[in-house]
Amino acid sequence: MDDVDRMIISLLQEDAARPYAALGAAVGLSAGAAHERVRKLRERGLIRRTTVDIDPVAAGRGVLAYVMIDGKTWMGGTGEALAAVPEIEEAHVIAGPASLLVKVRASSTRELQDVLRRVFEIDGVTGTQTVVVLETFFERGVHVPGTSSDSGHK
Amino acid sequence: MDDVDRMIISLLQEDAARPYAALGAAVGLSAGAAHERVRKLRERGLIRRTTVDIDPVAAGRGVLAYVMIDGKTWMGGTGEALAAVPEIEEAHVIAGPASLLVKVRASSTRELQDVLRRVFEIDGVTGTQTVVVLETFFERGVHVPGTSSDSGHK
DNA sequence: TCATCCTGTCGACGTCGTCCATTCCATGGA
DNA sequence: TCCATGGAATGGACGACGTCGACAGGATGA
Repeated sequence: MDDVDRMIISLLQEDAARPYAALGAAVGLSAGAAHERVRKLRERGLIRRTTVDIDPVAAGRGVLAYVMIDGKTWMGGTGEALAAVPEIEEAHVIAGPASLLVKVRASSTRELQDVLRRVFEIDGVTGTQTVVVLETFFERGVHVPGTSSDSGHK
Repeated sequence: MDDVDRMIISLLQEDAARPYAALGAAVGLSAGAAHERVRKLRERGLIRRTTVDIDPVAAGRGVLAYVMIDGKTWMGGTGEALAAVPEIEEAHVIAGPASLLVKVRASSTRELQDVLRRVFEIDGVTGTQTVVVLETFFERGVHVPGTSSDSGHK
């Protein structure tokens, strides 16, 4: 995991369809060497997969909200129950004012309400607190430490 | 934007490196037709770009937190000031107990503390409230309405 | 000094993306 | 009903690209 690997990841985050020849040229390597680097990054699990970035608004998911969920006892199936709701994009266990935090993307406030109803139907849920997003400044990929403009922290 | 387009998006979200021939076969189309569909989805802005999914833990970003930020006056440059902090992955204006909500990924709690310090240095910030994530159930892409397991809501 | 391993370069083959002409189907007008 | 029009899919041909193998260079350790 050196600087070249970090540059490769950064470049692939921008455009994963880039030809290996161009990718190699950008980091001072041949196409074959770039290919080998990427193969190993996949092997190590650093690169999970290549995917497409979808515009939520164009896809009809213009309403974004974060929902903090209170509950008493979490049974094993809570994660699966949340995953069964397609509008829920992320689900985390948190330390703080609530027990869970989920990210919800809905097509309307009406649908958001419906998602909340489905969340309430999950065993153990006693309450929710919803934070509606008015405007999104940016949403970007994971930043890999060591890539440009880092203050040198470890 | 029909069912075929939705299936294509769903398939590409799983694996964008899939050959057009395979993609077409999966939705009952030829390679050329699949290519044309994808081209138009890009043209319409529905597919923003193809990128790689990075494992945050493997990348040395094992600590995830959401930070709610309080402030009085937001000048135009607030979004840029937040974007300048590479550890901040998302930044939103919210309606609720605070003014802004940002998603932070750090390598350690020590670095998280440093990120909070940098947030405080931004003009107008008067306070923060941090929610640390203990465990992540899942993080997935935008779900496109109409794709499988939808209860038929609009 | 030599052996070994890792990593990169180069080249060749096969696959895949890309483009174009053609055909098919749905739609609307006279 | 017939014809005109536009959108979309098919199939094929060309060229670019991914993929793999053999070989070379450099670093490490005995």
